[in-house]
Amino acid sequence: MPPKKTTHIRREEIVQAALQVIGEKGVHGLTITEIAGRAGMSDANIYRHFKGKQEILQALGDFISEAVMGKAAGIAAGKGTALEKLSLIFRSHVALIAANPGLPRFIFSEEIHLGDRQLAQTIAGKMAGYIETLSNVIAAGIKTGELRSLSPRETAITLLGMIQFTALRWSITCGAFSLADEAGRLWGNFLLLMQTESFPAPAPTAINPREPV
Amino acid sequence: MPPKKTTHIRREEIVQAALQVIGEKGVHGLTITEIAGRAGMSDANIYRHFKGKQEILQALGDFISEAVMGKAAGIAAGKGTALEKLSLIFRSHVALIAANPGLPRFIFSEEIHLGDRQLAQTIAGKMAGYIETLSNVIAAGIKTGELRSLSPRETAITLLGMIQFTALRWSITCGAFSLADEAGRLWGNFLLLMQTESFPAPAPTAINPREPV
DNA sequence: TTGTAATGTGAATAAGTATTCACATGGAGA
DNA sequence: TCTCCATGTGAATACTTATTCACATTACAA
Repeated sequence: MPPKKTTHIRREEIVQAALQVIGEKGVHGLTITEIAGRAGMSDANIYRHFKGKQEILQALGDFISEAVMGKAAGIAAGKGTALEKLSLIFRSHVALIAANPGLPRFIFSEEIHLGDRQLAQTIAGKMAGYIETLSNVIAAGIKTGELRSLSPRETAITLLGMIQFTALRWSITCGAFSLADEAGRLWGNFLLLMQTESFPAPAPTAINPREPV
Repeated sequence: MPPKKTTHIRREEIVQAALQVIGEKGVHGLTITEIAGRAGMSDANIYRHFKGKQEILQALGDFISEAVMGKAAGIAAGKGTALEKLSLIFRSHVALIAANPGLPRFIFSEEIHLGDRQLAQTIAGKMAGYIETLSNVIAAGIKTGELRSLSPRETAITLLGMIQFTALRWSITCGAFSLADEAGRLWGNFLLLMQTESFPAPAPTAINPREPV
């Protein structure tokens, strides 16, 4: 009865459905039945396009990694000062999380960490690449005098930690506060921490005046 | 055949066994059979001391909250400069995680976030209290001139984010790096970020020269 | 038009897990 | 010593979930 689609399209639909399910019910609530219902197909049909649940998680891991870290790499490679790039990466990441609550859930999930060693290593690798990307931007900012003389790698980790911890609190409180507002406050303070005092910079409150989502 | 114990002792044994199981197999691998095996009793006996699995998770949440945040509150209320207190809280937290890998797993776990609304709120509340405790120490440090003039709450969140993100990377890489070393590097850099430049302070590398665990 | 391979489905299957139950036993107090 | 109740257990029970299978049906190529 339902129209047929190529397996390429079906795979995308299934991955998106899985991401939505995780956003609402967590990785724990990510059952084949739930995915199939969300994607509008039968349970059995899932197995026409994926070998099993594990493969869906791998595809989802690739998608998420690409969405977050690919974006950051693009910004880092583009035009602008180090501070502009960092601000943009930060806001993009937060906006992505706000739009896809399943994203931090997936990253935090131990079902991923422990369930599939290969997937865990893939994600860890992408994460390391993300840290490296940020480190390079920070190092460049230090060179130009925009940023204080601090350790690029550790500062990058601190920045990402800020995002992750906020996502965690947002997740555990079921979205009880505005992610964008909280991120804006954190960014303003982090600017104070990072910036050289002599360098001319916009007022912290003007950096992120509106909701990114 | 096995000796009988009071339910008070059994409850503690069960909670500790659960924490160990989570450390090794995650919250996902936390089955009644696994807990019972670890605690040296039959599955059915678990139900003599806890109403169900949910109640075990609640008790575990209380234990973890008390271990982490109680310790921090004690340090904050004690003697010492703001920086000394912050350093001590930071190191204690990291040491606790290193000794109990189940701790971050539990906090990150969506089974907790989504599975039991009341437990999630309890943890969120304790977390807010932790942030407040740190904020007060930081505010005091700013007053004495130890710390730069930054936002206490956001700085506290940044500090905790540093710990959480490091715990996450440590967890996802299955302990591929030394948690204490990494924490030491992060703390050294964070000192540079926080400290007033004029204030006399020990060299960053001397702050955390040895493994806390 | 017609054959065929990809796509789709409802109904089993198999495995794991929380929980309950009928029955045993140890130990503290009468 | 004897009784009683908290503590302890193996064996069911009920439920969820991933996966498979035999059987349609659609779309496309010849």
